[in-house]
Amino acid sequence: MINFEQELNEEQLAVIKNGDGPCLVLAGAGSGKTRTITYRVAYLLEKGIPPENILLVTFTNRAAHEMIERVQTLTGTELPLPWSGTFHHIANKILRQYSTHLGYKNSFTVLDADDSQALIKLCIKEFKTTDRFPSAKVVNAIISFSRNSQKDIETTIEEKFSAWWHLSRTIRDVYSRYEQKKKEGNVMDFDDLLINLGLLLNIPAIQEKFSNQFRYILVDEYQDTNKLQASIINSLAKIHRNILVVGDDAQSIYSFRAADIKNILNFEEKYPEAKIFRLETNYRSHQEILSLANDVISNNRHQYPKQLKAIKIDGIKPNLYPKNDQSDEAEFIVKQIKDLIEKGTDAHQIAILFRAAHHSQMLEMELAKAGILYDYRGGLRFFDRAHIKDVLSYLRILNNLADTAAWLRVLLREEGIGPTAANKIITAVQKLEKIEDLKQLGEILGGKAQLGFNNFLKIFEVLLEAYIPENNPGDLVDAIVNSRYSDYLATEYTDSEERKKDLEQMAIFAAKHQNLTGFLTEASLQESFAKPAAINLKPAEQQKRLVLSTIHQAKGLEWEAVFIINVANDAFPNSRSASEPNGLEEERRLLYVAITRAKKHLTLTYPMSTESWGATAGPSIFLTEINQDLIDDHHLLSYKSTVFDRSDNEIQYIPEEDDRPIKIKPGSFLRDLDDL
DNA sequence: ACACACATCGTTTTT
DNA sequence: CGATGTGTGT
Repeated sequence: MINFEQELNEEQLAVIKNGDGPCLVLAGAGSGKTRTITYRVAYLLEKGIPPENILLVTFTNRAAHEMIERVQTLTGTELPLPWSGTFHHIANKILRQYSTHLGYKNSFTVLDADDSQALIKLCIKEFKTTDRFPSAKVVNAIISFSRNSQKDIETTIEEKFSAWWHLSRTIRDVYSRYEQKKKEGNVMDFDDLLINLGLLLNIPAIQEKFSNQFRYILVDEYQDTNKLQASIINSLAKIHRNILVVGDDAQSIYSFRAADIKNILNFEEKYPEAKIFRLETNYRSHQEILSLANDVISNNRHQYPKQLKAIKIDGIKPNLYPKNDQSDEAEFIVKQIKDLIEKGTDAHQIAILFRAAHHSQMLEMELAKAGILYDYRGGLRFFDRAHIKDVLSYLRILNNLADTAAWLRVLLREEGIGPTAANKIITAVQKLEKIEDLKQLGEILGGKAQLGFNNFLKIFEVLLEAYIPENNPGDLVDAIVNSRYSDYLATEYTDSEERKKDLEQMAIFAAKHQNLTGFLTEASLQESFAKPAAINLKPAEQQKRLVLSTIHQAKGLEWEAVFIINVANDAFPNSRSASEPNGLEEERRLLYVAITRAKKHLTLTYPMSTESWGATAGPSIFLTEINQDLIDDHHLLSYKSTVFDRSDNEIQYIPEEDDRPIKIKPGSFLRDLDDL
């Protein structure tokens, strides 16, 4: 039995005890949100609710695993929670059983962003009449946003992509063609998973089955759900109406994915009987850090006023350091980290956060020089790396001969095959009776293309031979590794040995799955990522490491010491994002999220100049907004007292404490400095 | 119809 | 600087 009264505070306890019916829990950063959800689930289980009647929706798979683990520890059982995971995972699980109602085969393939784009590219080709046409990436963004926000294509273009307004007709045509192609190929993209679940739930019998089954629904990170997701939840909760959502409007950072903060703000309107709970006690950060966070967010106008109070007082003020350029910044951070580790902080209790994945490049070089190992979150996912996707594509063809995107990928790689020959092959494949007839296809091709196709067959035939019931997906991956594909890797890449190791890892992962479809779906929905260095390690070793992460990926996590780098002009806020409606506020929330990850030490840095394309560097406007009393800014103050030397069309500044002079390109930063 | 060399464009965040 | 598109030559 769990002693809820002792292990939870009053705010949290209220949620656990009175969480029936529609409930909105407004949980500030570090207020024990995860704790509250896990205890609520444990409470329900203790009351005898069967696990399969609980639906737990999280933002990432990682969060789902973490919660299941914590629930298991709490209840002291190995109880699985079969219905926990991301929206996409849950949708996938249901669709694997019922997608035939929508005209799919249950073995449908899930396309990732690249595949969708490749397919859209084909569609664009069919309709494009002018030279200036949005790229496949942009068209994909338009389509995806429109579907997730449940607005039609025209409205989406008008509101968010107005530069293409005159082409909305054609873009709609491209969209229809794309939909058609997906249906023909029995494939779904990420958005289809949600949309099709929505459609499925329009069928009364199915809706009744699931809304009857899910007696309790819990949704984490509700501020980052979109309209579509909210309507799915609403539909699933129709019978029991036990829907408990947890979120923090100040941490809404996914509007680019059509996340709609109105889901939280209008919750009471939608569910008039809703109960509202607030968690306002912060257990994570020292008051000094929280004060800075509160100060930053207070510049936003669209928000619920909040009074987050820290339990921990008497901490250290956050630090702010300007640095010469990005390499100085990186050197400095490495020095600070070595310092912290020497003084006893565990490496895995330190994180370096940044606005965009590529901001970490300098730092990674410095860390490599210093021999410091790190875990990397964000950026390219493991399953998005080129060689991994190649191998997946062969498997996908095996799984679904109509998978156009997979065909394109493997065919275009072969010498002698271009778009035209590839299309010829793909069209012919659709009419194929049995897979063995594939070998005859070469005959319809010209000389060069035929050679290319034969090279493809050398790989694919090895795979076909390995495709027997006794084998699992891992053996199939091995088969490809042992085929001509290895030679290809060797000739194409200098790091082919590394890549082969990646594939071996992939085989191990694949071997955990019973069937091919299951493995392929996991692969496309997995957010598990890693730069090559990190994946060969056992989890225990991984946990010892310093963490590098984008701020988005850092959501929900916490560390003793946090460094936020490149808090600079043209970097943070990101200018494109800031120019969206309310974009600046979202960027500010992003900084808020970053700051509130820190428990004890918080350091912000920025470069004065940068080599990177078109950027000016210097302090971010967010830094000029903050109350200077809240930061330990003596490093900054020393700037003001210095005389600028304007020789050689370059401004030089000799700091009082540092030994290195700082060179600044004439530009905006001077004005900003005066504002400080 | 393709390959290969050269130019140009824009560069966020993720299931 | 890297991915993507254009142009030319085979």
